[in-house]
Amino acid sequence: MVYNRRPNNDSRKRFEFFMKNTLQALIAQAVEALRADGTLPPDADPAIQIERTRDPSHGDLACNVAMLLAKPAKTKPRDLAEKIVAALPADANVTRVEIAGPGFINFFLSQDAFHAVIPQILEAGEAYGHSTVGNDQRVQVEFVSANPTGPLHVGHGRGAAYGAAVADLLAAAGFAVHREYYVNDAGRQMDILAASVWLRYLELAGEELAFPANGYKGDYVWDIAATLHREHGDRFRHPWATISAELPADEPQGGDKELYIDALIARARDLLGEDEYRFVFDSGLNHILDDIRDDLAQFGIAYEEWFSERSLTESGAVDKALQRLKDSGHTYEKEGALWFRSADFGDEKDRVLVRDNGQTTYFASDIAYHMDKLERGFDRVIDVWGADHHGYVPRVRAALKALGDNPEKLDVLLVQFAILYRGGEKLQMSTRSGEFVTLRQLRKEVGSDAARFFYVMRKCEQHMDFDLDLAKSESKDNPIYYIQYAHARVCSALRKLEEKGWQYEQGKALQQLGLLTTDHELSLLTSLSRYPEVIEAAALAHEPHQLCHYLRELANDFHTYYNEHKILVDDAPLRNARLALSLATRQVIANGLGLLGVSAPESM
RNA sequence: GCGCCCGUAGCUCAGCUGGAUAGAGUAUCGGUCUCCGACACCGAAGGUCACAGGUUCGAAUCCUGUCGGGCGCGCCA
Repeated sequence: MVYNRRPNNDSRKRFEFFMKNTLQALIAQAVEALRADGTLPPDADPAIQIERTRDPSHGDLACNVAMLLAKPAKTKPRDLAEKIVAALPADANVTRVEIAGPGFINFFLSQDAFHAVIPQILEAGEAYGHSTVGNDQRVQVEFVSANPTGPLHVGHGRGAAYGAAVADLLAAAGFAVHREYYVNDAGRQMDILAASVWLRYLELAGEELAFPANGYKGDYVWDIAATLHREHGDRFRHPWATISAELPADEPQGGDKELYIDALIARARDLLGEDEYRFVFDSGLNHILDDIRDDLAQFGIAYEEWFSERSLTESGAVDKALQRLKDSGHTYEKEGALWFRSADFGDEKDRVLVRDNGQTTYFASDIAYHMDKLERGFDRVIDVWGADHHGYVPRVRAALKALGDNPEKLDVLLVQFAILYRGGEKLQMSTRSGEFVTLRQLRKEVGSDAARFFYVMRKCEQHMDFDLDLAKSESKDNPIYYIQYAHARVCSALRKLEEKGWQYEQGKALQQLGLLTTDHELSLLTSLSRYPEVIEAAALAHEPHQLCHYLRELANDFHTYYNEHKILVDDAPLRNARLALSLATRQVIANGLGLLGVSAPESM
């Protein structure tokens, strides 16, 4: 991905729509003048906001400063607006200033002010829309982090698409982004996977046995077991009679499936020995992790780091975190377990760090992990979690507080599940039965582009209906198709240009931008100039859906324009100007889709 | 029961740190190809912003309460 490549510092900032800054400066001068003559009190120093108007009759840009200052000035907003306008210095790009509504100051801009965006885009290329607001702050974005106990399913897919888009947006906004996957390669769930693999292996080796109720029953477990059996024969084989001797009853026999699987794991460790057990364990872990890596890579997602939970135990980081909590007096022992006084730091209740059997909990590792993140010097840490984990947020914050770290550095972004629909019917999904729609299956069905786009089209905390038929459809109903088609249309026009034996001459084209005067052209130019603002807003708010909506609107502006005006006209200067506008549009669409991990095809 | 998230057009969703007449898409109805890909464009119609109060120049947006939906409340991860 190209989005970590940063353009030159000196060339970045100016891609923002310069008129906003210009008007801000003009208003500031006017306010200063009114302070000097006593119209405004000396301490009047408002945040001057310039916003884009929704209605063209309100001009191009508007300022609400008169309404903000009306009270301190003890003047009616409209009267104050008049005085501000009277004190406003002239500017060549501003053709008209009006006062409207409750006291808005509306600015009408010259066409030249809009044309300027074309050379900006064409010169900046892939970097158009990048900014420096992030100021090279180091941000770590942790996302997906699914347990490697099975393939990624469609729930993980949304977190993947969302996390990747947020990371890429932040990079474009000038943050130094570190993408990370936290690999839960320790803990009970992984032991259950290891036991499941081992039992399937034993079945392949010829043992007749009862598979545990709580084991992983997916077909991929058979695959792992088959590899193990093929490569190692009977190396890990033990008679089922020996294994099952004196184990507690499993659920179907009226026992507790949790107790049973734990006893089975203990038996496996005992019979295999720690090294051989670890071998079986790792064969499962590595197989699934490879699958996840491959799956995400094909989904266009790359990480800077895959962080191992086990490494936290092995490096002593977990012990260190526990020791710090103990030393600071935030723990106590009860019923043989070590508890953290998280309720003292905003959590609902206290939490266990070390179980009475001596094992540390997942929470203990997670404290160590977050401590490690902050020790690595990140200015901000973002966790993307499934919304069903929201109850977990207060305890992690509590731990950071107790450790004396700043919990404000942590943002937890919760992603709701997506519900898939096909043929108007809701697809049932259940991880329990081992029958679920995997991310792989989804990608295969609708393609990576549509999946990436659909996943981030909605606000992350919004429940989402994912319409598979729509994602596959090849028409304007499908937003991804619609946007990509706008890009392809420009490419098509360029091919046509070549067929006609004409050439696009950019140097000349940029001299002819004054010929772009129609409403459609100006509105397209306005949309193009908004792009950097959209990227900045979407990045800071962690809301890629803003970019999705923008791209659809931009595509609409282009299609409308394209339908209404011929690009490849005989008049060469006009043709060049229109091609320049089209190429700028193509660039912005490609940039925007790129940030979302979606391709921009030249034809489709 | 407690906590978090959500409630905007028939449906799926936007609505920028409170700002001007609440917007798109889709569905419905009606237009547009001798012309760069109609894989497209245009128009019409469609809303008590769940409900009730409050804050102020101004509230879909902020606060409180009620109703409705989702999720979470393990010595699981």
